[in-house]
Parts: sequence; structure tokens; C-alpha cells
Amino acid sequence: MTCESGKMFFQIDSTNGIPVYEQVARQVTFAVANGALQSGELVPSVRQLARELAINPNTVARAYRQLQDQNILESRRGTGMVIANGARPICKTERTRILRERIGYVIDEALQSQLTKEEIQKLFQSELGKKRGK
Amino acid sequence: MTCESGKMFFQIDSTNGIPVYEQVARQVTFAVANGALQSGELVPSVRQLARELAINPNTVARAYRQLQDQNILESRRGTGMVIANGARPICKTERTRILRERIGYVIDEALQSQLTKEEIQKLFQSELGKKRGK
DNA sequence: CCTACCGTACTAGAACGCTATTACACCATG
DNA sequence: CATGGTGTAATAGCGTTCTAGTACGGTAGG
Repeated sequence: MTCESGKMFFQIDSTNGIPVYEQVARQVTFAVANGALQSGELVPSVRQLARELAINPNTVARAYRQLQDQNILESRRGTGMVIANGARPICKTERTRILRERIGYVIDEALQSQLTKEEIQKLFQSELGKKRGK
Repeated sequence: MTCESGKMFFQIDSTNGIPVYEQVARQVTFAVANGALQSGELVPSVRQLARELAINPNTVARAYRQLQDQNILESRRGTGMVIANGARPICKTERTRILRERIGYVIDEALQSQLTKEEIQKLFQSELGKKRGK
């Protein structure tokens, strides 16, 4: 699942084991971290985003609630949710934490398979080369 | 959770989102791929492994059933499960496939966050450096 | 004021992974 | 033959994730 909503670009995969609400929360976090969303800006409404992603509004609400708890979003009842003041540094820290964690898991998995660091390195390079991007 | 059983060394993390039965199956696959287990050898029994890993026998049975479907294990009713003939190349292929897949996911996630390939590279190096191993 | 959209809250149910427990068929061992 | 360990199967229950539906209070705009 992939869609565009306002300044956000969402890509949700409901088959990869990662809870959908976490994927939503993560992508908002990333968008704030890289400046696509700035403090004070409105985020897509619960119902609208749910409609566009073809998921349940409760799932979006849960993601937003989690971001609220992390002081990344602020609720303006009747209006919507806006990016909180000071959200950017929090999101940058979060982004690094999340990516380091995921990378760490993969490396552990590879080490368990008795591959050497060098072999893991090569696998990584090979996969990175397949992707396009800067 | 970590334990030793016969020629196998298991490390199960029931909090990382990956189903336990998949972790068990994966570790058997890896052990065969790197030669720790060879064709004809008995694998720990369902009950024994379940006891040692402090998980339910059904969960181990499910992992073994999956390996059976992949022609990696053969059931000898009343005796146990043995590594099937020709399991090794299957496991080697599986290992590469699994690791490439996982690495691909992580890279996609990082690219989504708008990091450049170079930055992702650096993060990976940094994490790999933290680990000990060959 | 009224309507429409916002967040929020609650209940109910399906699907999945896992646990707990029981039962049964099979084979090796003594 | 009897015992004990093996794989296999079935049932029931729990927690989590997600869906579905409903309802309520707040805010904006005509």
C-alpha cells in the first residue's frame, strides 16, 4: 500500500509483521525528522488518512496517540493534530534509534548464521547497490 | 533466551516480533547451511527442545513441520526427525534468501527516512563495528 | 444556529501466534 | 510384551493487532 497525503508520502506493508500503527507513526516521525513536516503544521486527519490507506480509523488514531505520548503531535480538538513545538530533535533522535535497532537485529541474525563480518558486509553492499536513491 | 542442545546453539527472542516457530526453523536451517548439522543426523526432539527453550512443544512441532515441507527434515515416527538428504544446498539457498530479504527491508526503511545511501552505509558500519565476531 | 469535520472513547469480533493439555500411533529397548 | 520416548493431532484459552460500528464533545464556517 502506498499513497500521498498532503506533504506526506506513506508506504504501508500489512504483510511484513510490523504493526500498521507503528508503520504510520514511524513515517510521520521520519517526515518530521527530515523537515517535510514542520512544527505547527496539520497532519492528515484520522479519518482521511484511514480512507486513503484503506485501514481502520482506530489504527491511525492509535498511531497518533503514540506520537502524542512522545510529544511529537499535539491534539487540537475539533481542528486536527499538529506537529508539536520541539518535535524535530525528538524525531531525529527517534529516527537514528529505530534504524540502529533494525540494523543491529539484521547483523545479529547474520552473525548467528556463522557468516563472517566480511561476508555480511558484502551482502549488504550487494543489496544497497540494487536500490536506487542518492 | 539462549540454550545449547546437541550440536545446535539456539537463541530465541520472543519480544522482537518474529514468530518463535520461524526463529526455530531459521536456526536449524542456518545450522545445516554451515555444516553444523549433516544429513541423517537427529535433530533435538520436539519435547526436549521445547523444554530447553521454555516454549510449547506445539511451537517446536510447527517449526519442524515447516522444515519438513521444505524437504529439510524427514520424520521417522517413533524415532525422531533427521536432516534429509540434499538438505544442505536447500539451506544454503534459504540462508542467503532470508538474509538478503531482511537486509533489503532495513535498507528500504532507511531510504524512506530520506537518508542517503552514504549515510545508511555509515550507520551500518557503525553497528557492525559494535559487534564482535570474525 | 447548524452543519460538517475534527479528536476521542467504547464495545464487539476476527485473525494470528502462542500456551496448556490431552490423546493416539509408532518404534526402540529391555 | 511392556515401557518409554518419538511425531502428530485436536481442543481450549490468552494476548495482541486490526477491523467495524457507534457515540459524544469541540471547533470552524456558512
